[in-house]
Amino acid sequence: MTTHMDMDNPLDLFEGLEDQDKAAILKSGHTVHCRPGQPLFNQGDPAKRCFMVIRGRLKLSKLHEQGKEAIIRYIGPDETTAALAVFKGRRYPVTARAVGDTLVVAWDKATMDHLIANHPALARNLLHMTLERLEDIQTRYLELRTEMVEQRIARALLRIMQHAGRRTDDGILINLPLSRQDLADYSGTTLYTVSRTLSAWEKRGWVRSGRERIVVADPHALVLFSEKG
Amino acid sequence: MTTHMDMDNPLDLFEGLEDQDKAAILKSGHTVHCRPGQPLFNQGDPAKRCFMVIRGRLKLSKLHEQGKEAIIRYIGPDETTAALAVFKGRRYPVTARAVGDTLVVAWDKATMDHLIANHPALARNLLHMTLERLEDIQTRYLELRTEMVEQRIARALLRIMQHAGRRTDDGILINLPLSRQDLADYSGTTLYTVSRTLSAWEKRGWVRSGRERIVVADPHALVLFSEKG
DNA sequence: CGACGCATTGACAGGGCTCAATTTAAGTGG
DNA sequence: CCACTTAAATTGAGCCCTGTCAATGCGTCG
Repeated sequence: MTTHMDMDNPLDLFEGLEDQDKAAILKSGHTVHCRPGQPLFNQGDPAKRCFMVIRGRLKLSKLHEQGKEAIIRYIGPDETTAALAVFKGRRYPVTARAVGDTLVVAWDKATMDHLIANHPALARNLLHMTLERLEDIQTRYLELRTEMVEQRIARALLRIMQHAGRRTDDGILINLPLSRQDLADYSGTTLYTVSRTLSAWEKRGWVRSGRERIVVADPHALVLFSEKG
Repeated sequence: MTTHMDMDNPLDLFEGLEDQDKAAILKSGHTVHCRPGQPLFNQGDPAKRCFMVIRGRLKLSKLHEQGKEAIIRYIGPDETTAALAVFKGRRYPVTARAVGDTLVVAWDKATMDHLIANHPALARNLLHMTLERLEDIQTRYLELRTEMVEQRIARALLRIMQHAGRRTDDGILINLPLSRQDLADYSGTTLYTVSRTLSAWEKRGWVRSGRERIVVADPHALVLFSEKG
């Protein structure tokens, strides 16, 4: 795998801080345990706390009336969410739900203001992370407009793989419960099309998949396909 | 018109600064004049300068191979672009082209760093503007996924209207050269569909349109339509 | 073991893209 | 001011991708 270092910028909220500072900051928040599917916050609510994932994963999505859903991104260990909304005293622009069992640290606004005032690096990192996400969603916006469904599914799977993949003997396992519906919501299609597409890829030996479980057996083929159809 | 104050957050780069500071900052950059269609920077280039529009308008878009284009947003007077990319020493993630005759102020990275160091409000405003744009593109991403073409065209037209509309006797004039292709690139469809749609709306008396020129005669009807189809 | 939820597969239809042919309107230069 | 050029816009026809609906299969967990 070559794709790791360029996309998955390892910068997190604590980049450039001493370990002891990081430990103190973590201690200043309090931990929250989320069962699978449990919402942490809902879009439109006033943003009271921001979060960092310790273990597990959050799914950030935007909901449309009549139940359609677009997944904005997944938030894994050491990544934060809602930081900027809280800092700016906004409303949450998205909904966050736990995927599988998830442990997070939460800070309220007062604590956050205090932390940012005392650690200038935090503000800089916030800015950097936000820029990162802006560019990501802009790129996916273009792709949604431009590319065929199967290509988008391939890109979605590769993105999730880079974020949550784990090497195994069979290939790279997507290390989170990922249903056909989830992949559809992430790539902008329906669960039916995802199912058909995965079946086709399975016949070609590119992936092996089961219930909420996908293994990418041939990432290289998938990358080629995602780039030129 | 009611929609002006809630969407069009008037926060710009200089919010909270004294007029004299603003004048000094403007003087520290140098002005650039762009003819219609002229690119100011291209996506992928190293970000050397950031810009603020004085007069005219920039079109920010993302290009896909085989010539397809997605318009990310328009940048009007007093608005900035590329500030964050320059500050972070990134590459431009988008392409900027002048729409009509356009005058901008440009600052290079060294000047920017200096300005931000001396004016803390600038960094805060940057953060705020970026958050604004992140939420905008996320919303449009969801709409692109969820809504029918005509609804998206309506939303696109309304957004552009709020940004660049001018009251006239006939209704609200879109005060920039806006072709069917532009509107298509902004709403995620083709120029043919836009043309057909505008024709239909013209029959209903909602808009009047000509060559690169649109007047929204009945904004209220358009809003209703954009919200419930 | 039974039931619930996820996944698969087929059939079908329709929204909107593509392509092609005109029509209209804005410049441009003599 | 008019002929000419060029680019934008309009309109029609056809079709294909992909969403929708329905029925069935299957794996997991209580």
